[in-house]
Amino acid sequence: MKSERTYTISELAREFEVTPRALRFYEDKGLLSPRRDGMNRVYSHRDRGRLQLILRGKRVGLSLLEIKELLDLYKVDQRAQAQAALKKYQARIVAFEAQREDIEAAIEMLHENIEKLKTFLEKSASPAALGAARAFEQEAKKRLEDAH
Amino acid sequence: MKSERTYTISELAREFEVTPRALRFYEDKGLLSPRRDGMNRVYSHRDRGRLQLILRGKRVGLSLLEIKELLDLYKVDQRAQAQAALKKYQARIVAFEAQREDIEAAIEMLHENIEKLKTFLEKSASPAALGAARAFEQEAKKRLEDAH
DNA sequence: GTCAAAGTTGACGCTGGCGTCAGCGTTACG
DNA sequence: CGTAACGCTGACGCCAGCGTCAACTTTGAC
Repeated sequence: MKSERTYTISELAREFEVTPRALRFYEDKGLLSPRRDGMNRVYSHRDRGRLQLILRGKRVGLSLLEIKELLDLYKVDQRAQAQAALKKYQARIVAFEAQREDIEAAIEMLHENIEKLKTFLEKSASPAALGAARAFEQEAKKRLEDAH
Repeated sequence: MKSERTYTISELAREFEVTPRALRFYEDKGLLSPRRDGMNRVYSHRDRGRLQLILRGKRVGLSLLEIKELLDLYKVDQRAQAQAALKKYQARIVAFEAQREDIEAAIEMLHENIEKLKTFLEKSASPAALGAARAFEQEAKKRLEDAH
C-alpha cells in the first residue's frame, strides 16, 4: 500500500495557477472526477496528471470538449473503439503538425522583424535616422504583401 | 500603374472559408480596413495578406486583440516605439516556443498511444482484423504524407 | 464557543467571436 | 418591370469558459 499523496482543490489550483472554480467546472464537463471525502474533492496523482493534460490541451487551442474526447480515448478497452481511437489520434496528429507549422512560421516572421528593427535602431543612432525609418517602413509593407 | 487586383468581401470570405460577417467583424475591431467603393468594401492584396496573418494568429490560439497588437507593430515609425516593439516581438517568440513545445509533447503522446493501440490490436486480433490494422496503417501514412 | 479558513452547491453574470435576422440600397438579367 | 444576387448597417442572440456572488457546512486553533 503506497497511500499515495493526494491534493485538495485549492492546492491543485494554486500549483497550476487556475481557480478552484475552473477545476469544478472541468469536473462538471466530465474532464475530471476526483474521489470524495464526504463532500470534499480529493485529487489523486492521476487526477493531477489529467489536469496537466487538460491545461496543455487548452494552451494549444483545443476546446474542453475536444480535450475530453482525447482523454476518453485512454479508456479504450474494446476493439471496436480501438479502431476509432486510432483514427482520431491520427487525425489529431495531422492537425497538430499543421499548427506547429503555423507557429514556426510565426516565430520566423518575428525573428525577421527583430532583425529589421535592430538594424533600424543601429542606423538611427547616426544622423541618417529618417532615411532608415523610411526604409524600414518599405520593408514592412513588402513583407505584408509577400505573405503568400 | 499596376491597377492591382482587388477582392469583394464574399470573394475573400470564400477563399479563406470564413463568412463576410467575420470580415466585417475584424474590421470593426480594427484588424482590417479595406478601401470603399461607395459603401462597398474593396479589399486589396495587402488586405488579403493581413487576413492571412489574422487567420494564422487565430489558429495558433491568439485572441483578435493580440493579433491586432502584432499587426500594429508593423506601423512602427518612431524610435521609441521601435524599442517597445522589439520587446513585444521577443516576448511573443518566447511564448510561441513554449507553445510549440506543448504541441510537440502532444504529438509525441499521441504517437505513443497509437503504438499502444497497434500492439493491442495485433495481439487481440484475429488474422482478419490484423490485416485491417495494417491496411489502416498504410492509409494513415499516406494521409500524413499528403498533408502538405 | 466562536472565529477564520477552506470546502460545498446553485445560480446568475460577463466576455469574445461571431451567427442571424431585419430593413434597406444597387446593379444586372430576362 | 420584377426579382435575384450582392452589398450595407444596426441590433439582438448564442455558446464556451469561467468569475462572482450567496448561503451553508465542516474543521481546526485558541
